[in-house]
Amino acid sequence: MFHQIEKRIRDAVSAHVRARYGIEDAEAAVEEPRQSSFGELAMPLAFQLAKKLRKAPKAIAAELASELGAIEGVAALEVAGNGYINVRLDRGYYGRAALEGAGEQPSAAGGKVIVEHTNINPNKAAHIGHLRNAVLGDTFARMLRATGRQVEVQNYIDNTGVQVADVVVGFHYLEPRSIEAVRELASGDWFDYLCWDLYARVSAHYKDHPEAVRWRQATLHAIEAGDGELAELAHLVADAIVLAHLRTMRRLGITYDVLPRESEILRLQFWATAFEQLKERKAIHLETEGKNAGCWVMPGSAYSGDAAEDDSKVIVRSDGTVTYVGKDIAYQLWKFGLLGKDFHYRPLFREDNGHVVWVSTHMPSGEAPLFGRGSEVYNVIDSRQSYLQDVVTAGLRALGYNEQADKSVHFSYEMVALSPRTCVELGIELSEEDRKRPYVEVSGRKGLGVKADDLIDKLIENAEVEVDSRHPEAPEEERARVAAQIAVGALRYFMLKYTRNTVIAFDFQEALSFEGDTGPYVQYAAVRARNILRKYEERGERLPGFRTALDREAMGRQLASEDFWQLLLAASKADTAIARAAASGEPSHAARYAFQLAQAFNAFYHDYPVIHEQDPEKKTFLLWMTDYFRSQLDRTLGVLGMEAPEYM
RNA sequence: GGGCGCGUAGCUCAGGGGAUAGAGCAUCGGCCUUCUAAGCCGAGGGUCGCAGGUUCGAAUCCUGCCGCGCCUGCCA
Repeated sequence: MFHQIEKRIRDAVSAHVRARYGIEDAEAAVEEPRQSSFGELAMPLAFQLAKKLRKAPKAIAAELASELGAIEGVAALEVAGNGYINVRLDRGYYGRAALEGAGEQPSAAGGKVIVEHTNINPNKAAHIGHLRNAVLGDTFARMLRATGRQVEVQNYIDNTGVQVADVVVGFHYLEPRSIEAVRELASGDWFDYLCWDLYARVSAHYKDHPEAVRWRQATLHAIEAGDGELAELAHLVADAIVLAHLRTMRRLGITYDVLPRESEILRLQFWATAFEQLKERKAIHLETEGKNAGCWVMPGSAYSGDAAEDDSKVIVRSDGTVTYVGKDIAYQLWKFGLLGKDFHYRPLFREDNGHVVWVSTHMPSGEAPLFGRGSEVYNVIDSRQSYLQDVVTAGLRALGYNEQADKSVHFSYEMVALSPRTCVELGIELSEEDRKRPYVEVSGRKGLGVKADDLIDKLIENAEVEVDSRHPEAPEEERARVAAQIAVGALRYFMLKYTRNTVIAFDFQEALSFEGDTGPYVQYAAVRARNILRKYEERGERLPGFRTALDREAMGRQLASEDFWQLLLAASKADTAIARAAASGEPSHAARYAFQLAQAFNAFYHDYPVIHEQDPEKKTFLLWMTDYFRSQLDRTLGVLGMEAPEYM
């Protein structure tokens, strides 16, 4: 809605500048003034032209404003300040366009976008750091879909790595337990929690008994060979934990299209194929001396502008095994359809809405959708891995795939740490200097951190207290559902409100808050809007036909009110806000928009009792505004993966 | 040492060439007989780390410095 008129103005202005001054490349920048009294749009164009035309900005602005002519939907152009041109929209026209939902169809341009996120090591329960990853990735995917893109969500499962091996070591050597005993545990509800503790115990054991690392070696070899009890144990553990993670994420409305697994990357020899390509193009070479003698390495110059001479990344170890980065290069090639190989797939399970989550296999097993072959790839991975992501992209470049390298985006974000206060609450001992820091890094290895399910449970518990006190008469099942929706809203919003490169110092008090800049605040505004409409209908009245009752003139009359106009304007910007957030890759922008829109509505709600309005035209208009706001906020909430509860 | 990021109100964070620097929390003071107060209104609170530079204009861009974090593995 908003961006269409914005574009119309920009086009008209650049055409005029071209014709009038013969300036071709004039970027008719259109901004939103910081003060609403300046109008809806502002153009600092005159400042840009001042030098070229050797004229005062103010004079140019006056000239432009008077000569520009009529633009559909624009009521007036005004010169302000030292040379701004402020645009005032035709409110009646704009309101009517919003009512008719003019041209809301997103254009489905470009090929498939692959978004990879979550990627949790399948050896223990998910924690809050993983939540940030999954919520960011899921929201970004929703944003892209909302702008018309085709999106495939992948969740890479490293089921053959050291972390899984360590848990296997725990079960097999430390405890020790039989496969049957572990299978029994794995079918229980708390397996991921159990492994969380076991993993911490194994890590601690290594520290006190360095020789125990040979257990890990034996396990890794067994996993790689793919047979024997240790390998079976590894699969058992990883498969069960993956299901636990998917269950956790589904609580937050997060799901996936396909789970490519490392075991298939090995089994189907993805690496061998990539290795041949890399050797052939001389992207990597066998080091003959120095600390990396016997390894295949990528020279530092490939992935870093000013790397030191001896700075290079080992891709294949001297024992012939491939590092994670190597496998990741193969995987990245596959995502673009450049590897010349594919996985086989089987359905892992079908969700309630019919959506099927697929997982890779090494054997053909019937029909499956076409996965991979993306034209853009976003890897949602925390910023600590930027070095490795650079190496992966450099791998593509070295193979001559510059276009795909350009389309490989490390969608990075900063870590989730713990506030000192929360550490104390969790009983984590802090050193003298840690206490002074704003945050403390979590350590999965030590078993320190906040488990995702614990946090969700706690949020639900808190929401239930509130819901129960407000709606004691409602059925329990319903109250539970509402509490869960509020909890999810609070959690997702909390993970989204920070910009990606802000370290979140996780604090229980802040995360559990339902007031102010929080998810429930936004949900509450949506609930209030729906309450008005519901109450209205409960009185036996039917909503008027807005299309006939509110013509352009009526819109113009009502929107003369600055309050109404500002709310309408804010609500109409939903698509613009989502599109901008998607384009800048910053989900926090969408969250911020939702919050600001909710703020605007809450003020409106307080000042204008809709149902009690006496003037018929105004009442119809207020009802429409309420309905319009609700639909625009619902849309935004959908993109954020939040639901508006039936009541709050 | 090198790379990336950060430094804005008491706290947590937005803003990232443009008009009078914003929000939430906290503090203080108001508003529930009205469509639910998870709300609304108001007040106080700022050397935008420091110093230079670029220009009509710098919190924003550049350089240097100071402080903090992450990365810099034949772990992932």
